[in-house]
Amino acid sequence: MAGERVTSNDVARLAGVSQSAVSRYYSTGNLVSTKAGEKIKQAAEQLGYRPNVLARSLITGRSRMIGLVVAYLENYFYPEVVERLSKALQDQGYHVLVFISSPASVVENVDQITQEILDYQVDGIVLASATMSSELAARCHAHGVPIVLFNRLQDDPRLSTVTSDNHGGGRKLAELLVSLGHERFGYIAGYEGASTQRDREAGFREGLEASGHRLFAREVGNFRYDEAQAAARRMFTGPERPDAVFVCNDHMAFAVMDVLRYELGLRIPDDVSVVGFDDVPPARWPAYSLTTFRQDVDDMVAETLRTLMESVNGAGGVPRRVVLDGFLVQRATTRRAPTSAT
Amino acid sequence: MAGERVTSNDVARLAGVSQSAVSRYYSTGNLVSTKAGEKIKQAAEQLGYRPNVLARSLITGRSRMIGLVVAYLENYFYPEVVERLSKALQDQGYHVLVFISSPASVVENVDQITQEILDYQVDGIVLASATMSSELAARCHAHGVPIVLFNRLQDDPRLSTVTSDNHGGGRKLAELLVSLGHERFGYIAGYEGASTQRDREAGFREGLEASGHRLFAREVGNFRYDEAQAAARRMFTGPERPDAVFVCNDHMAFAVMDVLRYELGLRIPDDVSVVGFDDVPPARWPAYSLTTFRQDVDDMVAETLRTLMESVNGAGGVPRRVVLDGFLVQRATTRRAPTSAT
DNA sequence: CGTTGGACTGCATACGTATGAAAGGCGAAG
DNA sequence: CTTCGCCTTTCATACGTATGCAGTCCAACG
Repeated sequence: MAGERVTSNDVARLAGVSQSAVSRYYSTGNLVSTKAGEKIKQAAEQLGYRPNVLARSLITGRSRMIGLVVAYLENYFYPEVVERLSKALQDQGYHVLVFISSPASVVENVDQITQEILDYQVDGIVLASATMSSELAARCHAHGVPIVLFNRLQDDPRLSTVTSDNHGGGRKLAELLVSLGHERFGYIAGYEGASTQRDREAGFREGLEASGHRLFAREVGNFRYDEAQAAARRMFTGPERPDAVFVCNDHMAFAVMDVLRYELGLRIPDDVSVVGFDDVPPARWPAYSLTTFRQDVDDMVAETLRTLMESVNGAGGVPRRVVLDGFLVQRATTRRAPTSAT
Repeated sequence: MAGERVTSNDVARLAGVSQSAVSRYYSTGNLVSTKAGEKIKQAAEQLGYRPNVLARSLITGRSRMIGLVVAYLENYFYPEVVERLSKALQDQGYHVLVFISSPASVVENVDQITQEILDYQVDGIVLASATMSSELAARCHAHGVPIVLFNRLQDDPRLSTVTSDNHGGGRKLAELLVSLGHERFGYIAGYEGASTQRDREAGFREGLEASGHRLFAREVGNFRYDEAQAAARRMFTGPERPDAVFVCNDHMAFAVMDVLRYELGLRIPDDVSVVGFDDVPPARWPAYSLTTFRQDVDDMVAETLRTLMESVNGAGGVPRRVVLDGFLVQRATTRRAPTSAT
C-alpha cells in the first residue's frame, strides 16, 4: 500500500554518515559535529525523514504515551479534563491514548481496558471517573507504570489520587443553605459506588448536622441526566417537598432544575434553592446560573501532570494523594444572603 | 522504575518451547499444537505476559492506533464524537491517540500536530473540526496513512470526508422559518474559515431567496459562546431587530438565547424564533428546547470508521466523500406551524 | 516396511532506533 | 616528532516480536 518508509539508514546513506550519527543527531543533538549535523538535516528534509517513535520506545522503554481511561463524556466536566490534560501533556512531548470504559465504574471493565493500555507500553495511566481492582493496581505497579486516579479516591496505597475537597465542599454547601434559612434539605445522589458521591454526601450531612438539621429527602440520580430528572420528580411530588436541594453534580442539577421549572412550575430560588458541584461551563450560562462548588480543572490537571512526571522521570514510586481546595460560587439558584455571608 | 519486562522469550523458556511458538500462539493462534498452546498459556499466565504492541507494530507496520485531531471540546458536539469514535474503534481493536489543536483551525498548527501523529506510525488520522494543508495531505498519502476529515469539507482529492448535509440543513431551516411567517431573518455565523459555516449559510440564504426573502442581519460568533453573546447583543439592540435567527450551531444558539431572554427580555418564540444546528444533548433540555437540525453522530462515526477500515485493510486508496442526511427537529424555540407542516 | 504428506517446531533474520565500546582524527603540549 | 587527550564517528548489538524457511515428527498409505 505505497508508503515507502524512510529510515535513519536512508538519511545516513544520503548524508554520507553512519546510522548512529543520524540517531544521535535526533536524540541528543550535540554529540555530532556541526558539519555532519548540517548534512543530516539537509538529507532528512530532502527525504522527509522523521524518527519512528515506536522503534525508539522499544529500545528506550519510554513510549511517551499516557493512557487515559474515562467513563463518559456526557458530564461536561470530563471534556474539559480531556482537553486540558491532552494539551498539557502535548506541551511536555507526551500524548494521550484514550480509552472509554462503557458502563461507568464497572471495575471489571476498567481492568480489562487497563490491560489493553498496558499492551501499548504507556508511561503512565490516568483513570478519570473510574476505579480499578487492587490486583491490577499491583500489576501496574510491578510493571513500573504509575497510575493517577483523577477525581476518585481509593484506599490502595499504590495509587496516586488527585481530587478536590469533596467532603469540605459538601459541607460548605450545607452551611450556605442553612445560612439562607432553609429547613427541609433534599439530596440527589450520584452513582453510589463513586467516592465523590460518598464524600460530598457525607460532607453535606455533616454540615447539616453541625447546625442541628438533617436530610429531609434523598434520591439517586446515578450521575445521569434522565435518572436525575426521575429522581427530582419523585422528590418533589410528595405532599411536602424540600425547600433546598443539593444535587451531587452540576450535570444532574441541570436536569433537576429543568424538572422543577418546566414540569412542576416551581420557581428557583423562590420556591426551592438548588446547588450543584463542579462548576462546569453551563453552570455559568444565564439559563441556569447555578450556585455550585468549583473544582478547578486546571489545578487538578496540573497536579495530575506533576504526579505523573514525578513518577515517570524521577526516582518516584511514592504515590501522592492530592486534595485541592475548591470554593463556593454563588449565583442565582440560591437566595441572596439575608445578612452578610459567612 | 522497577518493571522487569516479561517477554515472549521468558514465556518460551518457561513453557519449554521456542519464542516463535509463543509469537504464533498470540498472532495466528492456530499454527501451534494444542499441547504446546496449553503450556504457553500456562506459562504466560504465570508470568503475567502480554504481547508488546509496539514491538509488534514495528514489524507488521500496523500500530492499531488512529490519530484524532480535535480543536475544541467546548462545543458539546465533539465530546460525543470522541466518545463514540473511541468506543467504536476499541471494538475493532484500534485505539485513539488524541491531539488537541489549540487555536481552532489554524492550518499551520494542525500541520505540525499531524506530523507528530505520523511519528507514532498511526494507521489513520481523523481530523475533526480542522483542515490541513495540501502539502501535508500529500505527505500522509505518500506514507500510506489515510485521512478522514470529520465535519469539514476540503477540495483536496486525497482526503476522505464525512459530513452531514450542511447546505441542505441550512436550506430546510430557512424553509421552516419562512413557512412560519417570519419576515426579518438574522444569521449568526461561525468561524468563517470552516466549511460547515460556509455551507450552512449558503443553504440558508438559498432557502430564503427561493421564496423571495433575504438576510436582514448578520453577525459573526466564531463558534464561541462569548462571541456569540456579543453578536446577539449587536444584532438585537438596533432600532429594528430580526424576528427569527439561525445560529450556525447549537452551542452558539444557547448563548444567543441566553442574551435574548435574560439580557434583552425577549420571549422565544413569541418575539423571536431561534434555530440552531447539530442537536447536541442540551438542545433537548427543557431550558432550551431548541429547534435545530440534527447531525447524527452515530451515523457520522460509523461512516468514518468504514472509511478508515476500508483504507487500512482493503486495497483502498480511493478517498470517499460521504454526505449524510440529517433532519429537522422542531422543538419550542419556533412557533408551531399555523397550517400542516411542510 | 518404506514412503509421502501434513502438522508443528525451531532457527535465523528483520523491523527502526539507541547506545556502549572501540577506533579514528586532530590539535596542543612536551 | 611524539604523546596525550578530546571530539567525532563507526561498529556492533540490543529492544520484543513476526515470519520465511528448513527441519522434525508422526500417522497414514501403498
